[in-house]
Amino acid sequence: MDIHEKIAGEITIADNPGETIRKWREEFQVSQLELARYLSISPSVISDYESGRRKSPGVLSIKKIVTALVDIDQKRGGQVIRRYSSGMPSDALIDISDYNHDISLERVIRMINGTNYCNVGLNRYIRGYTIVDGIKAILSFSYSEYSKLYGWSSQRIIFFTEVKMGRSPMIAIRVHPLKPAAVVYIQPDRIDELAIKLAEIENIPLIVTDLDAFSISRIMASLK
Amino acid sequence: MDIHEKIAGEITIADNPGETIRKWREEFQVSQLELARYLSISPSVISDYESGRRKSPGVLSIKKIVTALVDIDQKRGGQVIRRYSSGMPSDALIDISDYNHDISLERVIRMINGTNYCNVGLNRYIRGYTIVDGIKAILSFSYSEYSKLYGWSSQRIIFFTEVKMGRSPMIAIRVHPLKPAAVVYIQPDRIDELAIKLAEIENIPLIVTDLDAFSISRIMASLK
DNA sequence: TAAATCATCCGGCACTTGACGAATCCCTAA
DNA sequence: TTAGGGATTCGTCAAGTGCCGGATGATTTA
Repeated sequence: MDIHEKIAGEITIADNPGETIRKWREEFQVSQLELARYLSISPSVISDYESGRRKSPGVLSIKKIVTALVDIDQKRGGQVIRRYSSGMPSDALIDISDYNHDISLERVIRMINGTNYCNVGLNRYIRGYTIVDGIKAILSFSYSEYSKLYGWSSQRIIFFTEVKMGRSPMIAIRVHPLKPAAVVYIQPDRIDELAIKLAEIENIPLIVTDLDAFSISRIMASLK
Repeated sequence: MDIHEKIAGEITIADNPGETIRKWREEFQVSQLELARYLSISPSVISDYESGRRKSPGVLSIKKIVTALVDIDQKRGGQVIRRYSSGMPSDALIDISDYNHDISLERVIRMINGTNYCNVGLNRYIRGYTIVDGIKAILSFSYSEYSKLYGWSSQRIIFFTEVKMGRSPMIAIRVHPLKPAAVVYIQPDRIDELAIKLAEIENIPLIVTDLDAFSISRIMASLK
């Protein structure tokens, strides 16, 4: 969801649009003066809006104001915006690629020397893979960025590194609308019961491997 | 996120608000005539809006139209709405309610005898609360059901019971698009570093209380 | 103490919205 | 083929937006 639309929606539906404009202006820490200057209009106009002198401002006015607030924030470094949609750092994403044909999951498991930990059938096919640093991902991805883990097909296998108990990655998957065809933990410390339970609920094989991320990246790429 | 705000936001920010109004009216399968009758205005008015004769309709007009569309849908059984906000509660959901006024977070924290665990400002307001069993929720909720946690306002405080390290609930929040105004752990075993870090990234106060879920339910209800 | 900054209030004016109703057109079901 | 639902276009006009500039006041900063 775009931040502009979110703010505009709140203003439009509010019982008192003016007060809501003010709320957001203050949230962005922009003075009436600064906002007015940015829009090349008189500060009194802003005050009139916020005080409610205009009961039903037009959508163009709202759009201008919202856009200006977001723009100003961005020029300052995007302090406020980032809370709603953070930038995409990609050192969390180690490798991602798609195949243009199906690959048997069982074959992949054999190649990476994996062990299945839960009671879910392995007779399925994948069309892509993602290798991701579990901790960095959870720390740096915003909601929408999780979708990027899925590339072109959600019919894929996701590898997680830096796994402690193995709960976090499965919870992320549980809560997210897109589900992978299989999950692999790369050299985890241990496997928690809840992780296995979640995998079974989602009907996703939970696999563990002793190989390192780099080797796996090479193996998976070789399957193209 | 309220569906009214979502639609209104889209209309307000769109390059062509009229077309966007039309898109939603058609999405709701309401004819111009029906909409006009519901609002006791002439159908030509709707057409004028949609055709773009009015380039910057006022927020009141938008609000009326959006509200009418949602109302009409609801009277028909809420076919369309349900696609955006669906889900069944279960025994995981202990209590949920909304206020029709802002309540200071600091006041709530005082009343539940809470301690803030992370470096995030407490100067904010809430409009509702949710008390949920952390383990049961993660085991029984499907993706869309997580939205149910947010009731009518995402500007709310969420209480989790059955917390071990406190990582899982924060991860669920991190991965989900809707974010609460504050999170409270009810009698957690302990608080993991990662949980605090995540709370700080999301700019969500992470609070701990020693009271039990039942007492909290009573206290929060008393604030109405 | 003077000078900015920040915000409010208000009279005024050009222009637009918000709404009407009548005319017109395209379908489709009786 | 005729009626009616659905949609569009347009002339019209009261009411309201959008914006100005100037006056006023409260705080902060020089």
